[in-house]
Amino acid sequence: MATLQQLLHDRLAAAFASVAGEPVDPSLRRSQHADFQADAALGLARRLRGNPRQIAADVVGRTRWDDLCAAVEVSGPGFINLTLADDALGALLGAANADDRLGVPLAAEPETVVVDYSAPNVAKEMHVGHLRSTVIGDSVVRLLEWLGHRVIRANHLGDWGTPFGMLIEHLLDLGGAEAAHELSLGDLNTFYQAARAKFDSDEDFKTRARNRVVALQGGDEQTVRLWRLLVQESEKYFLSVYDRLDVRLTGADFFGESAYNDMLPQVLAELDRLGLLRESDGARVVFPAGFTNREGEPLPLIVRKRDGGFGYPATDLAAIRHRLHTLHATRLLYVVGLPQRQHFEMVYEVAREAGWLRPPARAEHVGFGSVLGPDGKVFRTRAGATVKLIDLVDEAVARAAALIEEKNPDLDATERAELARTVGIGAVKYADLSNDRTRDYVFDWDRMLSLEGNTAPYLQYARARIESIFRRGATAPDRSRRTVTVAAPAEHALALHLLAFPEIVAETAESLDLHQLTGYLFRLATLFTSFYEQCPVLRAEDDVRASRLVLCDLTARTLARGLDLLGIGAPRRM
RNA sequence: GCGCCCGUAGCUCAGCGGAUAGAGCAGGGGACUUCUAAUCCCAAGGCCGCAGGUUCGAAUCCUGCCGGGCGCACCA
Repeated sequence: MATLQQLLHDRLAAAFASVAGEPVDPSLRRSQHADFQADAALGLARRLRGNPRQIAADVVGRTRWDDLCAAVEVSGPGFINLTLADDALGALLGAANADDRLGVPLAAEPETVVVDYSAPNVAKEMHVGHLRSTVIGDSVVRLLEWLGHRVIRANHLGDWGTPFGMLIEHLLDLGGAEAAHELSLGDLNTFYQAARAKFDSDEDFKTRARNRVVALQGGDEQTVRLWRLLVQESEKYFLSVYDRLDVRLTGADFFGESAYNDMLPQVLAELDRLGLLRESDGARVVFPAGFTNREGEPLPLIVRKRDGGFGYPATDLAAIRHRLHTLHATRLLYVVGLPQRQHFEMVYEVAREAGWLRPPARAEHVGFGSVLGPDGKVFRTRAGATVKLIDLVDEAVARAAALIEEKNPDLDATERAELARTVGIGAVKYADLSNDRTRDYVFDWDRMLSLEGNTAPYLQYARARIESIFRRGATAPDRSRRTVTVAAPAEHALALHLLAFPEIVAETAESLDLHQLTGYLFRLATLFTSFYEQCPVLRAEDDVRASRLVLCDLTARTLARGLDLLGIGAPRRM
């Protein structure tokens, strides 16, 4: 099923090609002066040594338009303005109505995509820093899965490294039962900080911790058992947070750093065999091309530390190799904060130099900025501590509950509680996703939970109002209806926007800029409410009523689908 | 010092080669006996950090400044 934009594009491209004698990108875009505009005549004018207006006129005259457009005019210095015919919009809406996927095609060539995201650390609390990675990663996963790709969720759990010496010793000090209790309560900060404090102040403890790391790395049975306990309890806790956040990560998605331990020596050996490995200050490193340090000298990626241990660069190399060679992924996504950009660029470069990362496979750092508090600094509690992710979720739900109580006291307690969850969590996720990923954003409860403006509740409310129309009319959506009458300006504008959904989804899947999708949905909701104010649905008659019901249904489905791709629920009543 | 990101309306942000730069919030003015007013409509609000350059055309691309954030070998 061709999209509206494709139909226009193809026809314009053919007309331009026949005028220019070569392929031309018609440069088609939405316009303020008409529904669409094509700007290619301006750029073509010099090459053809012609007048841009004349070229545009030739293009327009070269093909028929009346089946798609109500008006096609040359305007200004040579823009081609296209106004869609209501009949054409109606027919396309009819096709979308009959399609479960709202006109969005499955990927022609499904890929295997690994999405690396969330990545909390064992025995450490999840905090706002994990919010963006988790929320953005979850949306990326939903989007790519819906498009038919094979998506592997890789939760790169921090479950290995030197801190485990002190954590295990602290666990022993506490006793297994008490430790498990503390951890299962999600009181990870207390646990970690207590261990840290002893490590810093108690020489004896420090020595035990160091020995314990050696025992762990050596595979000492008792130590490994204790380590597993820590990992298991933490995973349980993380899963409860994911559940509260309504995120799709499961226990099967934990791919901890330790999972790559056995591969590290192989990675080292292979890099050596490929001649990429260098000895530097006792460490075994690779110098990827194009990176320099403070002094302008080549910057190394340390594969094996001077002390013989492997650090996170080694793990990342093992992971990228595994994802390419064993999982056969062609798209590797790393949803990790922007400060780690250079590190990942270095890992990718090494992977390219080693011949592991080759087209069509590519790796993308899906970087993101920080969450800031009202003061413009990194978001913290008033006391200056990092904000626990679970506390954030709880507060969002509590605030949403208060709001719902105030706005709609008629709902019964059960529905209200469920709604508070959907609205509260949706607000937090949407506030995150609606900002440009690469920029910092200011966390503001009042704004994200407002029913006005570009917020989740506003979109959810639009959806709920539509459902209310069907309830009030005691009628169900007619998905078999293939023709829709479009007449009023508000209907025309809404129709045009509904038909742009496939393009937006495709662009978002490519750029992974989720705010493109949120912007689209917000615009859809405003166009709908405008239509809602101007065009009575249930009181209209026959064909108009039926057509408007299809517009309502398509809008509701698009909103619900779009929100679902963002990991946000769309209640039928609120 | 080098590298990456960012300076757009009072505030929070879109736009990243095309016509008069758009939203939302806040502030101003209107609209509810009518499908959820948790809404809508109207008006107002801008040396797009500064200076050059490329282009038929620059907020958008290039260069240089100014201002802010982050990163730059054995913590992840």
